[in-house]
Amino acid sequence: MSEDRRLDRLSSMLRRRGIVLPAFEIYGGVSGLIDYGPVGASIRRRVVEIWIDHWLSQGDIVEIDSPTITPEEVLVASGHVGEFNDLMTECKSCNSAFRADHIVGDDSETMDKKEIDKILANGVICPSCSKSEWTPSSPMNLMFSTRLGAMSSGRTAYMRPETAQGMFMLFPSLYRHFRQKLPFGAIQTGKGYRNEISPRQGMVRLREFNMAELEYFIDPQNPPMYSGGSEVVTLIPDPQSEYSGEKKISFAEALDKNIIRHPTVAWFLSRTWDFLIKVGINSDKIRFRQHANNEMAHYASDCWDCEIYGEYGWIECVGIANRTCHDLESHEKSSKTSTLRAWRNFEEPKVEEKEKLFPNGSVIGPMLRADAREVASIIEEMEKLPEKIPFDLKLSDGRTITITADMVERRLETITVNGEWFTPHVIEPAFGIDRIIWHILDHAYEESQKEGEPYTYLRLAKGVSNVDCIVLPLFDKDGMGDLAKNYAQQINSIPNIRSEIDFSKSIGRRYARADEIGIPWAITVDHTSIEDGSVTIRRRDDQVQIRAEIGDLIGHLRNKTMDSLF
RNA sequence: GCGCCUGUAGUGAAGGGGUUAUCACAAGAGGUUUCCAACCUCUUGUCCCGGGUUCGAAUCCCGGCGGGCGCACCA
Repeated sequence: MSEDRRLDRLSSMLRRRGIVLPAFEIYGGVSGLIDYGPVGASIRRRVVEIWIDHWLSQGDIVEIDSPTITPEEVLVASGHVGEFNDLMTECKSCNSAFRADHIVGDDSETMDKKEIDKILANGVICPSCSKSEWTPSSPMNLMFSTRLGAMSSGRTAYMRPETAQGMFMLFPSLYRHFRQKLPFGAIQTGKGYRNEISPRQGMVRLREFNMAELEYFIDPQNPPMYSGGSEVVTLIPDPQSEYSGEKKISFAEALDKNIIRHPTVAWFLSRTWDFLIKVGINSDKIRFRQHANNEMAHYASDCWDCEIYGEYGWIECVGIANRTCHDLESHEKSSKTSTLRAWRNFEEPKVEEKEKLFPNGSVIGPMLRADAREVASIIEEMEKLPEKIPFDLKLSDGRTITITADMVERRLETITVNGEWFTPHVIEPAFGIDRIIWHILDHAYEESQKEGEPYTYLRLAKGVSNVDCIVLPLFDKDGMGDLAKNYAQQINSIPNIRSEIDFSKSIGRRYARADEIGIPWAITVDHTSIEDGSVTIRRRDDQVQIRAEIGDLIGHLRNKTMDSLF
């Protein structure tokens, strides 16, 4: 089978079998929007469920769910509004696009559109073709905006460009849930939205996409170290570092050599690898690429992309970043709260002895009346004690009051400080679910031959296929059809195990249809089944068939031990 | 967004200013068949959308939308 048109054949199959299709096709379709069809939607859900289970099983991670509509302030604080509103201009001569503020030589990002257009018109030279014919600058807003509330009183909001902000919003609740102890994490899966200028490559660059993100909050002074990560993987370290060039190395060793700069990041790289293998990504087609300093977001300190190889080349499918305290800090600042922090106990409490003045209320009160409150608070907050008493004290309105010895008491105070507040750091693994599903399909799609005819398999990992097994009556007569329905129903009553039934056409064709969409097990009901309740079980991957009692089959399906029958 | 290519049943293709648009596979109904895309009969279903040229447009032209590739963009 020729390789050159494989992408076309795979895409055709995905449409034909209802896995992934262009959305709104009867109205001409919309670029960057896709449907998961009757088969694909189940595959997508199962991949997401495996992802959720993968993280929840760790024990210190919980799931949350927050709105996709996000008020503007949140995304101003996160930096998305600024980043997504860059003015762009294009050279009419060579069609190169540039950030308008950069091309006019202003890095302050304070110029407005009028100023920039004026400078552009005054002969700024295009760096790529040396001419000077610019289009008027226009904002490149990659977020979908909307309004909350009707008419002009509404509040500007955006469809979220990432799910991460939801976890930051819920930090106070998470902190309480975890009994004020770090580390802990929160995951969220759901839709994200970016109004891409030019969506391309099928399901790789979408305008509405499925994301799955984890925010893992840690104490930067005490970063969690986990063991593991011994499998040898492909790493491409920062090309500007001393480790440039592709490396075959384990995560553990890479951490040891400081190629991976943070122990928790190393752990999540390893857990990401585990997940990808679990859902059926080919291990030879995974690599981890470290961002160079100039590629990283300004706040991140160690950033890795997990790239997967497929029909479109190496595609970034997971980003793992140490976002440090950036997000929590900037939300704390913008929202004027002080709830986005964690408490850290000192190993030893710090004990400080300090001389302090205490106001003597029974003297000050009757004497100063209305001024007593202010005077008392000034005295209590004095960092530096006056050298002698009496002394003069200045009030906020400029008057001066003389404080005499009977008005205050000088005492030695012992202050014990048990710990301090700090802003946790956050390690963020962010998964592009659609891109991962694309590569699952790409890697599973196998074009082979059967008796000289082209034959295709989708060798999906167990648990990823839309159903777990298909029940096939050899013929729809002599009660085989009814028996098959009965068995399919019994199988469907097992939690999280699904079966389908197919009566149409010859048995060989039905096996082929099941193979094409990756159903791992085919259960055939034949004449013997009617006599003794046994069925044949065919394994997709090698077409080996065995016979088993329906009761045994159900037990093995429930325990996910089907392979032990063979 | 720009440039080049492109759009015909579910899928892949053929054709094309003039009767009812063709083929294969797939799908549905029935028959046959004791386990791997078999066979027979019947059936369903297509010219991306809009405008123009024309007596007549699915065909030619223009625009839009969608797709592919390249350039640019990708927090």
